Parts: sequence; structure tokens; C-alpha cells
Amino acid sequence: MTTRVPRMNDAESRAWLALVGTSQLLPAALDAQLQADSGITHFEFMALSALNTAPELTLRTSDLAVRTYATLPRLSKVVSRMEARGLVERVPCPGDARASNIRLTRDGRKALLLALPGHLALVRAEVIGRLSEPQLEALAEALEPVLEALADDPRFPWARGGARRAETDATAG
Amino acid sequence: MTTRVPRMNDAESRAWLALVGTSQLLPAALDAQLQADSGITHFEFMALSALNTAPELTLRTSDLAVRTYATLPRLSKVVSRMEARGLVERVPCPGDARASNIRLTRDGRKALLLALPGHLALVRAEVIGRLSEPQLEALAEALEPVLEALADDPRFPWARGGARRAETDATAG
DNA sequence: TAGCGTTACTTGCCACGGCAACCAAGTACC
DNA sequence: GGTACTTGGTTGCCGTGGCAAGTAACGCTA
Repeated sequence: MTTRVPRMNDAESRAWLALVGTSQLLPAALDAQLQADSGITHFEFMALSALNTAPELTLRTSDLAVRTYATLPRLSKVVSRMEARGLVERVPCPGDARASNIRLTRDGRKALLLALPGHLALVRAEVIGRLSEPQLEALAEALEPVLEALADDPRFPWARGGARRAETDATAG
Repeated sequence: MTTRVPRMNDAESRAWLALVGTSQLLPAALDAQLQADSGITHFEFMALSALNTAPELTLRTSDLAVRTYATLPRLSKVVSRMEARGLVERVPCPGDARASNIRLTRDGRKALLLALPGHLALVRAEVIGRLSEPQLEALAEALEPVLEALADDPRFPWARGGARRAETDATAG
């Protein structure tokens, strides 16, 4: 297993450093804005968004976990916190008493809609607004296979198949 | 401040979802590999790499913080942990008794070099190996301005100017 | 219907990171 | 030279996430 791995050339290195740096700063920036703007984390925002675009505003816990790239314990705790704040509710799943459905409440929807404009503004200001249309295409073309690879790698079982299914942001609100 | 923010079109949305997803999964994947391979986190890896390419294998605490996109408290704690494991040492800074220099120890260098092949292999397998040369160029061109914007945004004071200075990975070992 | 393995979560314990408060050393001003 | 302000770094407390263990329901076999 000590196969020789070639070092990075210039283009590789630049792309990698930019990607790693972005992965470091972006989540913190998103959290900061959403937290300040409406008291939710970016992860909560993603969860609320996913619920908002689901039929009946409801998803199975494990479905929601996949859609948000989260482990089940993490999601469980986050849902408990959001439930305590009245943003979502757990409803028993008819037909399977082990499972539970997470439902977006009216207040949860309000919080999401409240957060949305600031979120979109930030995303546009920091990311998509800085890129031309072809650059956006190229970015998507480049990162989609990467995302898929990460999501499908058996070494990282957290978000199995999350890439394929996570077609849910509030980007189409 | 309630200026109307346009929704995302298809290219924007794809690029954004891919970027956010990647930012979610990539750090966890890097941590998992490095942790398993040599017992360090990706953040520690970055810190060790930065020290490794510094003159005298030494950097001021706050310099290292900038280069790793870290807050000072975070870095301080991580350094304490690494110091306890013998990977780095704190040496008083001549000329300014408040500051301290962080120095990579021999063991720290060993840990870094031990981690490096697996890390490069993972990066290649999941990311750069999946992209063509033009795609790598495009990725770098797209993300560099984003990174710079994030690092320079006064709303996110954590890593002021980190983008410009963080030309240090172990990519050139 | 009893028992066994599996699935769908939930909980406990621990490690890590953020913020705010703190301390110590430098600097400015008089 | 003393007093105020700033800079560089560390510490305490708390919130959050991971992993491993626990629990409850399902489903298959006999």
C-alpha cells in the first residue's frame, strides 16, 4: 500500500488550496450570518429547507439525515433542539412505530423564510456573485463528481448517497 | 436593507449545492483519513505543514493562526495538545516577551511525513484525480476570489487576510 | 408465539471550538 | 517615570458533534 503518490503540480496545488480554504471559511461564514440574522445554524437552515420542499413538509428522520449529509446522532440532537424551539415536530410514523417523521411547523417555516433573504444575499455577495456564468458551470462540473465521490466512498459511511438525493436547498423557494 | 435578492438560476444553484456539499463532506473525510493514518486532525496537519515550510521550522503563534485560518484561542488549545504529544514546542520569542514562537519538533516532522502519502493519496483519489487539467485551472480561478472575499470580509474577522498568506500546504514537500 | 437478528433511532460520554474574560508585556503620552 | 491604551496569547464555560452503547419495534423462522 506504499504506492508512490506523485506530488502536486501548480494547477493542482492552487485548486486544492483554494478548495480547502473555502471549505474552512465558508461554513463559518454561513453560520455567522444565519445565526445573527435569525438564530439558526446553517445546518438547521439546510434541514428546514429540506423539510420545506418535502411533501406534507415532512420527512423521515433518516431521509433528512441523508439530505443534510448528517449522521443520525447529530440529526437527532439537532431535531431535539429545534423541536424545543418549536421549529419542527416529531410525529410518529404510521406503519412503522420505530421511525419518526419530522414535520416543519408554521414557526419553522417562518424562521426559514426570515433567514432566506440574508442567506441568499450572502451567498451572492461572497460566492456566486463573483463568478461568471461559464465559471459557475465549470465549478458545478468540477465539484459534482467530487461530491459524489465523497458521498459514495465506503470509507465515509456518514452520508451514503447523499450527493444524489440532496437536490434540496432553499434555492428554489 | 430589504433589497430584493434574485433567486438562483440553474447554474448558480448547481454550483452552490456542489460547493456547500463539498464543504460539508471534505473536512470530515480529511479528518478521518489523517486520524486513522497517523492520529492527527486535518487542522493539525495544516499547522504542521505550515511550520515545516517556515524558516527555522518556527512561526509566531498569530502568524500560524492566519496561515491556518484559525482563531487564536483555537490555535492556542491545539498547540497545547500537540505540545503535550511532543509534536511542537513553544519557545519564547526574543524581542517580544508577550509573543511565543511555535517550533516543529523532530517528532512533529516525523508525524507530518508519516501522514503525507496517505493524505496526498486521498486528495488525489477524491478530488484532483477526478478533474482534468483545465478543470483544475477553472476550479482555482473560481475559488481563489471566493476565498479572498471570505478572508477579507470584515464581518468574519477570524482569518483576516488568511487567503493571501496561506500559500503553505505540504503540497510542495 | 417465541426467539433471533436487524432497523431506526436516542442517549452518554468525551473531544473540540467559540466567545468573553483575563493576564502580561509593550507603547504613548504627559 | 507613572498612567492609560493596545497587543499577544491563554483560560473558563458552554454548545455542538462523534462514537459506541442502549432501546424499542419490526420481521423472519420455526
